[in-house]
Amino acid sequence: MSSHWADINADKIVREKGEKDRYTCASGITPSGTVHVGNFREIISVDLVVRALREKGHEVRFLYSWDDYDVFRKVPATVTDRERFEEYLRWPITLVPDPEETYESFARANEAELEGQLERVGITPEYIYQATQYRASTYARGIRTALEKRDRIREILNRFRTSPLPDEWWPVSVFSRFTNRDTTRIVGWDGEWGLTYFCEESGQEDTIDLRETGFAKLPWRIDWPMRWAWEQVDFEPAGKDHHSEGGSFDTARHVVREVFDWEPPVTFQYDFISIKGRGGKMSSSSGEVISLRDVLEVYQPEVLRYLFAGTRPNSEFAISFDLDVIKIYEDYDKCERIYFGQETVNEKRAAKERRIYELSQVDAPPAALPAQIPFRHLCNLLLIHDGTIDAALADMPGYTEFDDELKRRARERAACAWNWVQEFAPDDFRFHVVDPETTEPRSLSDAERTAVAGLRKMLAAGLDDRSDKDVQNGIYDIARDAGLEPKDLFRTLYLILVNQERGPRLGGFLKTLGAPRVLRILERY
RNA sequence: GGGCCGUUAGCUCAGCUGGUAGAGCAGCAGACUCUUAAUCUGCGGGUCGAAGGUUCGAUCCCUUCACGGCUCACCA
Repeated sequence: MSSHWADINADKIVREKGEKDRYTCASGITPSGTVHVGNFREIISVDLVVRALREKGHEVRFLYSWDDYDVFRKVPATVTDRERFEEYLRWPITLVPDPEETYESFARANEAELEGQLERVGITPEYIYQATQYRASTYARGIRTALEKRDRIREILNRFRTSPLPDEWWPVSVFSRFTNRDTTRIVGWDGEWGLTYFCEESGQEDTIDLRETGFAKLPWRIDWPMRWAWEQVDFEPAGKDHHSEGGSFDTARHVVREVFDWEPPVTFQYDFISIKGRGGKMSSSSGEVISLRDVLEVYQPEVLRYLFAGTRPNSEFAISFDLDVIKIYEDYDKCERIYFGQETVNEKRAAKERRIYELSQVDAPPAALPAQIPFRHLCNLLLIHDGTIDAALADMPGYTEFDDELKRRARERAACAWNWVQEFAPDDFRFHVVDPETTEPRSLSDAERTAVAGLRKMLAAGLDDRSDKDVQNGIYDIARDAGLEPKDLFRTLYLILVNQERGPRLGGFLKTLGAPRVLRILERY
């Protein structure tokens, strides 16, 4: 039995909710801007628990709610035509146009972006669009229940408020038929389906039938528990902001029991994640959010999942874009070797790593240990080939025998490596092989020229049947014969080859470059 | 003011349902005629924040306290 947190939570759901034909796990967010990786933690947490439940043989409904009937409160920083968009403030975001004009609405643009990225990491929930639900009057009964239990709801919320809600407070808001805005005031309710509101901008009064128009919407703290009951949600985690006493999850759990007659879902609290090694904030209000797409530029889907599967939800962690990236890829590869029994650790650790590896896969785990291409090595290969992925991979021993899936993964990793090298690697990590056509030769001392001649001689004999170490040692001999300090010769050679004082370990580097290419550079000395 | 979470080797942290603590980095010693945060080998007795309690036995459970962080009470 696995002690992974996803399995523990799956067991907990079954224990607390009893044996059911189907369990409903839910997640969701308001698409009022680019969805950032912080929000991703919630959905992947649910995905992992859903997988655990399914693997235990349970049927699971995995819901993702887009709260696209929420109000457009603030024009996002990324919008250039601000004046035009200020017109839409207080509208439901589902009616606000897409600033890029690609999708039918601002909400849809944000939704489509995330949905596409989620698919890449193997997360395919059933999406529910709350604007569609509300506007189809799906929740008429739920809204009426809230109206009927208005006093009770107010009393629940007041338990946690510093200043109590006024007597004229209603547990519902209305988008005006005349302006689309929620700048309205409820003025009456007929005790059944008729709700009357006053539109403050147009000064008009209007009565709607909850069963026929979708203008009415429950505020968040009531909407959430109403939908728990409607969708019969068994599990939904939430961020720590919601989980404090008096926070929205807490009031929702009271409301769902006392008003909607449903038990609150099993839950856990997940902590926030931060970003290390690059600029950009996590809040959606500033334009500079780090999205799932941004993270996937540097992390393969499996490695990204590994990051979350390997970390307990209630601990904070940072997604790194700095040199940690190399370490994380190495850790992932190690985890993979442990899964395939190629590296031995104690059984307890092995069991844990195996489970993490399974949960990290987008699809089923490979049948056998895939050829691993160390991230750092891949970076060097790409640098040698100026970022040409095909050329870099062709230098990998055995690459031509890879099957299609292996090739696909290798290319994916190479793309991440190249993105990382270009965007985030430290400057001294990068190098550029000199092009003899366009670069003037350096001036050398006599001893250096002798050494270069010696190296040419070695290269002319071919490198293919020499080991990295052998080539490396050859350079020492050359240095000694030329009367140079090896250290100085190394520096000189790097200057000649990559125009920097340092570079990749020379033995392997020369072999990877290939004798002909190196000779073309050395020929001029 | 309420709630939640931390406090474990110099640093970063594992230790998930109690049996007297582990890993990475740093450090030290040795090897490598070198250079990717260089590589290899060896070296880890730290009152597990403090004090009580439960237990045959607690880093892991309970209580209290100290320090640190987050969060709620406006909206989602």
